[in-house]
Amino acid sequence: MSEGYKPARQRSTRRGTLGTAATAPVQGRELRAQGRKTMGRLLDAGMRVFAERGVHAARVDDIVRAARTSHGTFYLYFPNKEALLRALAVECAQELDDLSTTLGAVPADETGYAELRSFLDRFFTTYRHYGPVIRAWMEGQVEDREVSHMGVKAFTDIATALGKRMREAGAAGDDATISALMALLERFAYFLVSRRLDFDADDTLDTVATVVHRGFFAAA
Amino acid sequence: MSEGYKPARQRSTRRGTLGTAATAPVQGRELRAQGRKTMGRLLDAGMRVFAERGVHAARVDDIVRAARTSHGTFYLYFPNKEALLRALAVECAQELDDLSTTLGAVPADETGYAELRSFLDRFFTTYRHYGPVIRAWMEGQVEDREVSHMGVKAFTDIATALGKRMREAGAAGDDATISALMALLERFAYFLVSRRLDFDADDTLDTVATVVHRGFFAAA
Amino acid sequence: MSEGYKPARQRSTRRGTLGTAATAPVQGRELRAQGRKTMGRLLDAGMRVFAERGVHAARVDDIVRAARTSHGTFYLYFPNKEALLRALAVECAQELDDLSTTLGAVPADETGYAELRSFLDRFFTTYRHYGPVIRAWMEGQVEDREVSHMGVKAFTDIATALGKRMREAGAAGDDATISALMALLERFAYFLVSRRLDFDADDTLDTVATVVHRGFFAAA
Amino acid sequence: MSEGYKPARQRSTRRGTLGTAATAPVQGRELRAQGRKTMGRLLDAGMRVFAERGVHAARVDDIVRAARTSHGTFYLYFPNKEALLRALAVECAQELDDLSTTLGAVPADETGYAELRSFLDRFFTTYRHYGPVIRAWMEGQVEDREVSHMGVKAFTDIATALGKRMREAGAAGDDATISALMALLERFAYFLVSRRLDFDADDTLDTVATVVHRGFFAAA
DNA sequence: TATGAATGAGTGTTCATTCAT
DNA sequence: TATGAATGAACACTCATTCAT
Repeated sequence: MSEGYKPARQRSTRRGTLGTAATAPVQGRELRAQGRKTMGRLLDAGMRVFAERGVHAARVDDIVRAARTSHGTFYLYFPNKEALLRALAVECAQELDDLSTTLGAVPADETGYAELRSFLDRFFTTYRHYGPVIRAWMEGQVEDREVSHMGVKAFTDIATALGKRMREAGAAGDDATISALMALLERFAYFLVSRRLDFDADDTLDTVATVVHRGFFAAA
Repeated sequence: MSEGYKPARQRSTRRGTLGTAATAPVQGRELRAQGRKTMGRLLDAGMRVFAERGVHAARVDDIVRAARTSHGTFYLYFPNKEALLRALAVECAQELDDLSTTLGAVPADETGYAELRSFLDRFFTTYRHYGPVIRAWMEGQVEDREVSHMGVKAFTDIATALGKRMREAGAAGDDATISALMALLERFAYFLVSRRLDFDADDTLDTVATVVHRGFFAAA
Repeated sequence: MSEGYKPARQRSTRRGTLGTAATAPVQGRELRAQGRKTMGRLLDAGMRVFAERGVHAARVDDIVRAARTSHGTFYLYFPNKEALLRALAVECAQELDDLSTTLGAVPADETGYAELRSFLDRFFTTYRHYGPVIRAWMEGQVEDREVSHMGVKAFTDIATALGKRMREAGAAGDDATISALMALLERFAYFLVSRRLDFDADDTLDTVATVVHRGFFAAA
Repeated sequence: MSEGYKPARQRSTRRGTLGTAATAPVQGRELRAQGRKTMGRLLDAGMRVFAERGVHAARVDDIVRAARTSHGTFYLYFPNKEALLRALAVECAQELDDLSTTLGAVPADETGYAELRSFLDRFFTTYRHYGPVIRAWMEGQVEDREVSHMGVKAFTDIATALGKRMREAGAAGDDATISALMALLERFAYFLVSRRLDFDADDTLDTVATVVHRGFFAAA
């Protein structure tokens, strides 16, 4: 695991795109260089503050302080606090959607193990970046209908991909099993990221991959 | 699994004890019959409101309304909102401590499966009652040092018990594995209780027990 | 004009009734003596501040200061600022409805003049008390649908009563004429109350009554 | 009444003058062609937005959007929002001053009626264009001393002209009577313009002229 | 023991005005 | 001359906690 769960480097490609398209500022006006920079600062600051304080406890004041800007500026880019979460959720959902397509077959042998391990690595990496958003989804803290639905869809997609690979491998792959796996993945990622656990990253990944491979993908 | 995850009946024995001892009202004075009744109503109301709204979103107003009493009365029994959570946490921690002692050996055969299944049943039942408290612990929503620590201890005890039985069964039972199992159990219980999943209870229990037995307790 | 446009004495009868019935506090809970007193203070303060600053420019802060209470208390009695206006509007609408029933026949002779004069006196007195509410209606500053409608109804009732008496007296009493009269009455009352004019009250009333009698009630 | 209360065509002559003289931009410098054009756009936009939203509720943002320019530009031409109102008030006051000189004698016969009717027509036309400014004056929404005074003067001039003609016609023409007439005119114009009334324009004018002629200009 | 009432610090949001380019 | 961006004071409203009876 060369990359591990270290803070994801800014995938500026995505931000660059979504910052102007999916999450355009209030009146839908176009942003120039400076504006895009500020919006980026706000999105990053939002992610950081959400991570530290949690989505619910995060204060607009915390966010603008973290972004080294003012209240007024915040509302220049987002109509309200929820909208910032929404913007981040859009990014995250896209990332998870991409992720769900990357899972190859997971046979019982070593190659299956490797495939799974690599997938888990990617999942944890995404979680390290978008953890607060994913948690908000999981913990039912998202009021916004649309945003909530995006979360359901993103997770359903991953669950579907995992289920398909389970059944290919001869395992049951029923809904309850898949849910249990999703539960394990999401919460374990949270443990890792919140540093409740401070295991060696590579070893931990080995262990989890082993357990999941054996418990969820073994033929009935 | 005759009982399933249905609402646990009030284990009033515990409440009676804790109401006067561990979570004595503000002035530390002994409670008479009426006082004990009011305190019970507040604890029950707290649990209900925490379950409905979540610990964070729960308002003192919601709680006193649910307990059919007044703000003034609430603060006669608890110095602040946190203290109510603490009182419930004490109950919950005790319940989980009890639980951790009930796990027998989990061999690879059918008897191990049965033991595990029965343990999971008990765990989910406890979760159905104390879910909000456990979630508050897990989701890092507990500010209070002491309360937070109680959660850690309760979960460590269960983890230790599980780890011991894993190693007895010849499995690795290392910390990462145990954490993954705890993650699975807690979050899956949350899914169940919050009705994000609506599977048949018995079947679900079978499935999870199977997965866990195979994935976590199998000899290396 | 014995009574004149002096500050209306508190018609506490009405307040007593409406304070608890039509304009019940937030959760609809019953008010005790102290609560009713506070609500009364808020309603009076609201009226005063609306009069001084205008409905739009009135700050909750001004109102609670005038009522010698706190922000929190205000929101204990009204869900928002608009609701205070609504409560006052209910009172005012009732007063105007009553007023509209008190206009007797207005023949061409002295008795008609006296009837009209007495009605105008009552109208100006009401305006002195509820001026801000009436202005808010007239100046289209009321966002609330329902409140706005109450204003329309109250004024339509008065207009209808006036029109009926005009036609009885042999005057046209068409809609445009009635509207012109309502315009005159409302704005002139505003002039009087806002002390843009500082005429002798009795003389002024004589003059207006004469003009209206001659201009609007004379046979075609 | 050939013209009625339809939107007044831009009397650009006036605008041209005032744009450079009375309401010079912040720095007091002369405006070139482009500058005059921008200022004109701002004045027109101001009038439009004031009419739509009301002076109080009008936002600088609305105005610059309507003028298809930017915040920065606005403050290049006006030191603050109030100054825009002031500039419009200067135009309006001039218009009303002109108006006050156009009222000829109003005898009791048909010619007096015609004179009055024609004057009312002109007044309502002016109101259609400058209604928001006049309302701001009337409703005491103007903070600025000087602007407020301009309003008083403009209305006093008209009132004086009306009073003079009343007395010539043998009517009392005292201050209270004149005020009542001004009240009627202003508010009725507002009703008309704000489309609270939607009468046929010509008929309405006939009616009001009749009422006013009979009520205010008849010999005592 | 109980309660309705009161409080005020804290939070999200708006908008006139200023700044940098 | 023009503009997009930034600012922060002001305001409505919430809610844990305290008070008076």
